[in-house]
Amino acid sequence: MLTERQLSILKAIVDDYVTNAEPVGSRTISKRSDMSFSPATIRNEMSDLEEMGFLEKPHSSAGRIPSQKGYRYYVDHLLSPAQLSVNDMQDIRSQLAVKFHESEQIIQHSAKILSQLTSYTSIVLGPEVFESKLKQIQMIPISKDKAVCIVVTDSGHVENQTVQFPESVEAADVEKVVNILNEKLQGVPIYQLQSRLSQEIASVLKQHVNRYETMYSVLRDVFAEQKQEKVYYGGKTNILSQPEFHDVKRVRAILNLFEEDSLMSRQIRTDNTGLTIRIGEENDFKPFDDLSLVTATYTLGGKYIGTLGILGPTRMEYPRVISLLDHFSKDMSKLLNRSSD
Amino acid sequence: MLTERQLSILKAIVDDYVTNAEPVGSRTISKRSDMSFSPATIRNEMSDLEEMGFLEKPHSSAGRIPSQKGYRYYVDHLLSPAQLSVNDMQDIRSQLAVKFHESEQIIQHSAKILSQLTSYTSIVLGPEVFESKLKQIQMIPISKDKAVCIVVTDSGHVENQTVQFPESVEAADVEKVVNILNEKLQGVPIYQLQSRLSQEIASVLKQHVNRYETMYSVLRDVFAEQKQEKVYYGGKTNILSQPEFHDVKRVRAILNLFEEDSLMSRQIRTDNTGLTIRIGEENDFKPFDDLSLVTATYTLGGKYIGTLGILGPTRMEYPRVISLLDHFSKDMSKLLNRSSD
DNA sequence: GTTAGCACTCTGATATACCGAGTGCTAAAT
DNA sequence: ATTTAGCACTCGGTATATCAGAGTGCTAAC
Repeated sequence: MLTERQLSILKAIVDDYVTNAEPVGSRTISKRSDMSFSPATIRNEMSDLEEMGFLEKPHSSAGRIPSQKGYRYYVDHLLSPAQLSVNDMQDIRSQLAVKFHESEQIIQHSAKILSQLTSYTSIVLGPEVFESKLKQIQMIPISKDKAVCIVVTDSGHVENQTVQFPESVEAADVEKVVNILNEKLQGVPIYQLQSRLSQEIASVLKQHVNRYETMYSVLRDVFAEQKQEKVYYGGKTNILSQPEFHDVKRVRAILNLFEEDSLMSRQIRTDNTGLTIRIGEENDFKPFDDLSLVTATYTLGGKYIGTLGILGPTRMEYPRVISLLDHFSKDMSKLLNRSSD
Repeated sequence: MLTERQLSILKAIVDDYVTNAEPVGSRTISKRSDMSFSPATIRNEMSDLEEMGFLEKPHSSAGRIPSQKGYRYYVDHLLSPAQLSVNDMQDIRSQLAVKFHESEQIIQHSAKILSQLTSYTSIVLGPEVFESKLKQIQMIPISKDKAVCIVVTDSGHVENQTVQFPESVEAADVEKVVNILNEKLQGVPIYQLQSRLSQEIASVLKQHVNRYETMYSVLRDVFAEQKQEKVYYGGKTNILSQPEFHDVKRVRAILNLFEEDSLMSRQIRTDNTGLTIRIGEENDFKPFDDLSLVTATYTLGGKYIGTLGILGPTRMEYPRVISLLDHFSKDMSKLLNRSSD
């Protein structure tokens, strides 16, 4: 169990290190106005804190820096109640006040806002197309043997794909197929489309349509494409301004990661709604071993839609990021709800 | 006028510097098998070449490196006829052989291939949506007051946007409007949509449709969105492996540039079709002052569609990049032509 | 329990010497 | 008249030594 004084020292060290990115020494802490002990006393306490695993020394005659455990304790027990500046709140509000034509745009823009506000990198997961339901399918011919197949979901999301038919397929048949699909598949979740196609629709098509196999394989391809989920980034390079990224090789590694959407999305996703903080190795992902990730979820009608994430050094401004994300995710949920009824 | 010997020395220096990224000295050149003069002789020639502006010295006791003018001369007069390896050609062919559902995918993928093949960064401009013509407009209702507006072009490109109607607008009216639009605007180039809307369509709508102003403003918004052109990147971080990018600040600057699609597209675009090489300051763009950009255009039915660009250090493997781009742009044009008839 | 004092440790900056690669010039060789 | 060997000179980069500053840990005094 930590004493009152140890708590305040730990907090002071984290706060100082977060802003200055340099090991903090006993004198520095002792000089703070809210600290009324001599450096020597502080040193003793620091030594104890180190023994307990909350602090570590880069080398024997430097100051201390928080360990992962130190950050974790700080986040769990010491966080000053978040004080979002009026300025920030107005900023968020006005940024979100711009009118958007698509919820996709809102989400995309939110990544930018978050990165600007925090000067870390933000990673935002869009709604899972996957879970939304089919509204309508259309085939629009654009040349003799080609058409654009458009899939619209109930959330207003649109996927499209150019398909090619052998000459032998007749326009009338295509139309018939589309009609059947719309009749049978409306309201079906996107992720079920494929299995439904093969189970129910295949046989129906067989009965009513010429060139059944061709149509079937085209459709299967279209549905196979409908799976990916969107990942948006804001301030990809913000993270480079952190002193821990002065090595170009690290830079490259992390930047390349950012191109791997599916990998990132797996990394960002959380099961529980609400706020999650993962510090360093808690991410369970080597490239993030000295990074922290704070995520919040946003909702529509109380249902999970997507995740907002902030990625920064473990030495992160947790209080600010947390309150920012908390506030922002709520504002965003509100906005989405308003624009969708 | 340069002597035969000076030419071969210049060529040797460029070739050497391109591969080793280090100033090359007289001894190094003299040792080459195709060079039969002593270092001293080479030194004299180098000194002359420097005086003429083709070479420069990083400092008095280093070797020489090519100046911008040196590279330019090399590119214009000394390039060994491009020798694309069979390996590369096969690589290109097999990579392009994957079947794509959309020409957009081909283009996107081509950026990846080019960056892999060159280990520089590739920047590819997609077809100008702008120039293609309207095929069809659709409104698909997804809730009481919302609909997805879908714009399909003759090139198979699809843009979509969620729009919101006041409750008072009736479904029948929306349908009527869509019919009018399709009748009047089919075949109209995208960039003309806005003006045609205000000139011809506005009055027609006024006559036939209730709530004319609302519909009009919604449509205006939709058409206003149809302007951007797509920029694809491959190997954004490849450029970081160049020794000239060991400074994180430069890295950030260039990487941030890559996020500014419209800026980049302006920078990459060329008027003339065919191959263009811009070396360093020839780019007329400060951030590219020590980079070279090689571009080629690809076509459909002989008409300009887009641009393939390779961005690397001025110390670039010009012969390889040039022949690669030349070959690739032709292959790609062929592919597009084949898949679009 | 707290703190002053002091020896000790380690980093980072600065100065110095030195090696190697390369040049430019002169004089000899071809 | 070229070409080349020889040599003094220049400069960057590395290695080494030195030093100041910041910090710790311990002991002894308060």
